[in-house]
Amino acid sequence: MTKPKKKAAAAPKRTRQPEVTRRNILDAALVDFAAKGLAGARVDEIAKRSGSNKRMIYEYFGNKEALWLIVLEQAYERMREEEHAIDVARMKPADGMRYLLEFNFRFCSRNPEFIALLNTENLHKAVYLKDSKKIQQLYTPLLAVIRDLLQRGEKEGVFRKGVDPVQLYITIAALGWFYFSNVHTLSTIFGRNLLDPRQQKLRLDHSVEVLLGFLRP
Amino acid sequence: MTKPKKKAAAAPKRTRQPEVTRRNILDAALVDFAAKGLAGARVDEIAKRSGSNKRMIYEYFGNKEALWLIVLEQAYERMREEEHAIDVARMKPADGMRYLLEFNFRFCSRNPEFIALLNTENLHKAVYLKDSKKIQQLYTPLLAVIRDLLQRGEKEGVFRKGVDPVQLYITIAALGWFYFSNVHTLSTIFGRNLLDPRQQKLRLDHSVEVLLGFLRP
Amino acid sequence: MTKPKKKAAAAPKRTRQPEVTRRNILDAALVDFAAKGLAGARVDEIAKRSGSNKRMIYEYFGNKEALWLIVLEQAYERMREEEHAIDVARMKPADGMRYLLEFNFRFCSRNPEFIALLNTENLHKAVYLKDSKKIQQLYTPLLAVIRDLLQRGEKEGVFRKGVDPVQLYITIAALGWFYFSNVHTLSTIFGRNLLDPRQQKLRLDHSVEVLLGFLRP
Amino acid sequence: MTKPKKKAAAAPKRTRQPEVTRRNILDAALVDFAAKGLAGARVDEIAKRSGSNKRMIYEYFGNKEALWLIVLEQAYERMREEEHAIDVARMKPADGMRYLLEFNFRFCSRNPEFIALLNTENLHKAVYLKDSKKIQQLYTPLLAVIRDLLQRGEKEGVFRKGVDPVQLYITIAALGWFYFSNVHTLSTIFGRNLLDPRQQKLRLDHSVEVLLGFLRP
DNA sequence: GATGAATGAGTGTTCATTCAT
DNA sequence: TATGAATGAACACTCATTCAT
Repeated sequence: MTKPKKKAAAAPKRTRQPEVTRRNILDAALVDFAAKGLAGARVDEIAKRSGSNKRMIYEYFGNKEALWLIVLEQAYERMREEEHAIDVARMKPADGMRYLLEFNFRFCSRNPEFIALLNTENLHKAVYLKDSKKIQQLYTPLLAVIRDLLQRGEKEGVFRKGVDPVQLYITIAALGWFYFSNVHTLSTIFGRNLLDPRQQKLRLDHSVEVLLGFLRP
Repeated sequence: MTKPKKKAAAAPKRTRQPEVTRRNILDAALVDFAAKGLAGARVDEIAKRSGSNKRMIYEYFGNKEALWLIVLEQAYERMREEEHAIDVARMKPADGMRYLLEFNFRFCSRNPEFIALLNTENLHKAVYLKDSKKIQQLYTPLLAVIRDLLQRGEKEGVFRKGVDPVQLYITIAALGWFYFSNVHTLSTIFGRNLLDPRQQKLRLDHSVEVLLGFLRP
Repeated sequence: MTKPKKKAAAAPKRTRQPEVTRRNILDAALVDFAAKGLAGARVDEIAKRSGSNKRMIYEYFGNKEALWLIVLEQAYERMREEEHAIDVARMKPADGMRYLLEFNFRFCSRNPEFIALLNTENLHKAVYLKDSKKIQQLYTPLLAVIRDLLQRGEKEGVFRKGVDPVQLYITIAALGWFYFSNVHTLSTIFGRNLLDPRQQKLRLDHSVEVLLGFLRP
Repeated sequence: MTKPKKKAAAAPKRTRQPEVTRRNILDAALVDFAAKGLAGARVDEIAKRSGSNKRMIYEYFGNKEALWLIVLEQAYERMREEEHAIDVARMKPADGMRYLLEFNFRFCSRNPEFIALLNTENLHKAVYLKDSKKIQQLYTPLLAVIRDLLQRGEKEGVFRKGVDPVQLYITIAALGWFYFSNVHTLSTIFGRNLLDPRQQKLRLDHSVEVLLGFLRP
């Protein structure tokens, strides 16, 4: 008759799996930060969602803002990983450009948390990102790809000359990003649900036309 | 003459000018909401910044969220007013398009609060804007202008055919918006200050080229 | 064309009838104090209900607590006036007793605000009432009536001897008061609506029986 | 060793005893609710009096109104427990009745908080009590006892017939309750301190006489 | 490593009261 | 006399963070 207190037979929750706990916290934090922003997210809720407890958050990450930075960095890394999967080098220039645009567009569509995260970080003037050491080199490979496509396109006479790769990168990103970043206000204003797949298709087709139409010699 | 106990020399602040007080609160709220978002802004700080006091905020606006909506609506209205200032209808099609793009670009540049506001509202899935009655018709005149420019451009043979006005509006907005919306993260990543006027000039020139390059027949 | 400002043709609300305004405030205050107690009632709501404005409350009564005292005094006075209407002196002793009990019972039934007011004042240990100068003499006439009835009843041999008039007064009051004072908790506990007229009839009949049954020699 | 910045010598209060903390909060709440009512009591003061802090009140009870209900329920339960302490079933009918009356009278005398609580709850029309699940059955045993006493008294020929147990319970309660519930206003009006033990004795004796005098056949 | 109780500084909101017109 | 804008202290409630076990 050893006094059973509560839930004697329940699975002992003390997992003692640091990595799992850490991972769960990060996943939960991504959800809440993306949904509510840095100021709006609650440590309590993140702890509950993670299945762990608040103390662990402070054990592993120090405080809320530090957790924010890690979540942000991981989101960037994940995007970079997906981006690396692309092999544009062997495509024809126009196909490569179209592919980059589509990739960006679809990434925005599938990863609204990423957009929410970055918008919030920009609200804070990127003060957290500036402390990050890993971010800076993230865009280098992508820029190299664009530069290569532009050069080949010029040589083949299918692209106009004198296009700046950085500006073009920003344009490619902008065409998809703005749509998804502002999808709720735009949907409200225009009175249609822009998240509807058909609406997305229209937008993507138009974006491709803009990009390739511009690049014509 | 044992006079008042507290703040003997305090400025006699009781201005008794409802409209001024209201205006001051809205101005202060715009600043704080833009800087910190809805969740991050503090009613206390807004009150202090407005030169009035918290009670007045609740007297005039009801609560923080209602204040947010009014600030948001006013920001939209202000943009629309500025936009209307010039008569695009009489311009040549290409000039008109360039003007719309430039206006949008410069408005984003000069009104970072507007961007912050809309990004935050999108974080909240536009739930506040959906309650607004004035917003929907705000964009109707702008779309009419774009439609008119497109038609005239087609007729004159300087624009391609079959361009959708709504998509084009989104593209015009996107080219400037994304740059300023993400200016802090982009500056961090690319290692240059994109708010620098020369950088802005580069971006604007490129954007105009993209727009007009795309519109060529 | 004398600048009309707002509601030019609206009836000029400025009644300039001090007594009416005062009366309205007191009526409104009675309602709110009885419904919410002293702490729960809101000066704002009283002002609105009175059709006047907050400033007038302070003009006429000084502050919330002073208003409370006046409302309380007026409630007592009103009860006293009703009580004076009774002419028990010529009734037979038993009829007189029954009449007093019924009067008290019905007064409690018809004036729940009075009960609410007194209970709240007792919560405050009657600190406000102690400051009142008019209250003390209120019960003298009633006690005289009871004393007279008791004496006549004894002489006629229909009442027992040695009954203390003050105790009997308290008993008479208690039989009706407790029922109505606790009517909501009692209704909840006993699962029946004690405010129902039939239930009130049962209670009154029982109370009369208790009183007269006790007074039997 | 630059150690803690604040409160170096503060007592290490973190007792970490949930049940004790909970108990302390309830005790403190009883005091303040009874003294000031629901609207008048302050969460801050309850927290301070409890030796704990505000956060714990919300952790354990949710909000002020939920705390109110628990305090109310516990007061009811405590009364019932005391009442059960003596076995009335074996007493002679008259002794049993006298005991019930005396118990109620003394309970009111010793527990003015209970009276204050119930009066406040009645001010709120018992909306909180209605949500309670435990209250209804609290009075069943008491009514059974009264019914039993009445029947035995009738059989033995010492009580009158046809007395309703519920009405009699209300009468028993009323005789003591009204006196203590209105003790402050009555003391003010009659100009004597009714809390004085001698005055209480007079009242109790009279009440017993009323009850038993009425019950005579 | 893990848990959940404990804390104090806030955070949105409301209140009684006063002042300018 | 009457109005309603203005004020600051308070109020119920919440939060990020820390401590005891």
